[in-house]
Amino acid sequence: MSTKRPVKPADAAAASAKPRAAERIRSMARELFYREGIRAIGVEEIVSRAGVTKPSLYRSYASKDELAAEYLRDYEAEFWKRFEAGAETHPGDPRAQLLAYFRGLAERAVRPGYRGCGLTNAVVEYPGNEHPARKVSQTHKRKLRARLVEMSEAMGAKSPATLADGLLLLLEGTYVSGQLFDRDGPARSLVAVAEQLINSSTR
Amino acid sequence: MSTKRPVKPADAAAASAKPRAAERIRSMARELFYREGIRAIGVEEIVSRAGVTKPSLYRSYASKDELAAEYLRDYEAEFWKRFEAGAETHPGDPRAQLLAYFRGLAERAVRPGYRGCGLTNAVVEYPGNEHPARKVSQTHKRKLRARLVEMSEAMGAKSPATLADGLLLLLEGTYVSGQLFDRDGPARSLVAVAEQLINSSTR
DNA sequence: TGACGATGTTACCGATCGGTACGTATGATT
DNA sequence: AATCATACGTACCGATCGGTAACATCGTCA
Repeated sequence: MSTKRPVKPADAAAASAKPRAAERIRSMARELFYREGIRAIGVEEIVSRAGVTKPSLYRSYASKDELAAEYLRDYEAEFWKRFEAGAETHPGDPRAQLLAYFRGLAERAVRPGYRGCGLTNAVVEYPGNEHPARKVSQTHKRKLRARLVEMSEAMGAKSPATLADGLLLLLEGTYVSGQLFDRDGPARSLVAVAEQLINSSTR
Repeated sequence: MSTKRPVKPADAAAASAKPRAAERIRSMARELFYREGIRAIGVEEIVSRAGVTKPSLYRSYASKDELAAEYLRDYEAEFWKRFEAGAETHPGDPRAQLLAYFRGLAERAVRPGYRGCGLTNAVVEYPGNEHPARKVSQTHKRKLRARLVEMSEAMGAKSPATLADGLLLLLEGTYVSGQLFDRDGPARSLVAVAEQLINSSTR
């Protein structure tokens, strides 16, 4: 089975691991879709800036919509990595874990050019329920909500569902407010408000 | 001076007040831009569904972007009407005024097909700082934030700026969450969380 | 070496985008 | 009746949209 594949993957450990066209497209789509929005970016711009051409895109992705969905799957993976990063630095302390993410988010959200959450933005861009990107986003947000309920329970909330909802509203509000205000936006108060909410929700 | 103008405006009090092409375009643009998004709607669809043609649009509006900005100005006017509606039913009680709006919003936000705030959505659709619609939105949000600080002061908040930021984050979070979740979304907890936040912020 | 599958290219498709040149109907004024 | 500005429609523009057919090139294995 080791000889079944070409040699390239074998020496991927070497420094010669060249990026495939599909991967270049994928990473360029990720960057452009996030920064400019999915509707704003044409496939031609993606492939040209990736140094390839359109057929290379359509060999690996069924359509632009599917590429957008793929971008969101990548985005989601990165989100969870960031979100769960606090679990290592604050083991067994869900409150500290959550606030660690909130702190990082508040910092990013007041920086100029902040673009919020790619998954949330995609849903705003595509109101209809048909788009594949929408399903990725909605599934993710349900997962996030469930995770917040877990953490609220672990924090000893009187009403975990309500606290989780409140935290989620603050999160989404921060994502979008970061795009509405240049600096000194309401995101600067995120951590203080979240702490206040958690404190008055836990016994 | 009564003979200076044509007779039509004079009998506007009568039932024959016909809508101008510009007004039909304006109202159709408002509906379509809000429900489907600005980028998703072409000018052809607007004018055809308004029963007019494109030149009629460009006679009254310099460009699609300007029409979008006009739509947002209309949207903002309606927003303030809704937002300040509580001032009449609860005079001198900023807390009740605010919560009245929150209650109405929470109700709308969990209804299927909810599309959030048109002003917020426009900023997500146009990340670049060049679009005229963006300026309308950003100006409005700054005004809203200032109004929330006023009301927070009137409620006797220990830190009016922080409370206002928290309330704004909850608002924006509700606008966008309403699009992310079908029903039973986090917006259902909006009023409870807002009350909790206000209670723990006022002396 | 010869065949093959994967990957790349050039050149093109119909549809739709935002926007406009130009002719026409209307309706009040002189 | 002649006039003239306003308001509207027909028909079209070049550009760009997402997507594809057909051909060239490469590395791999029989």
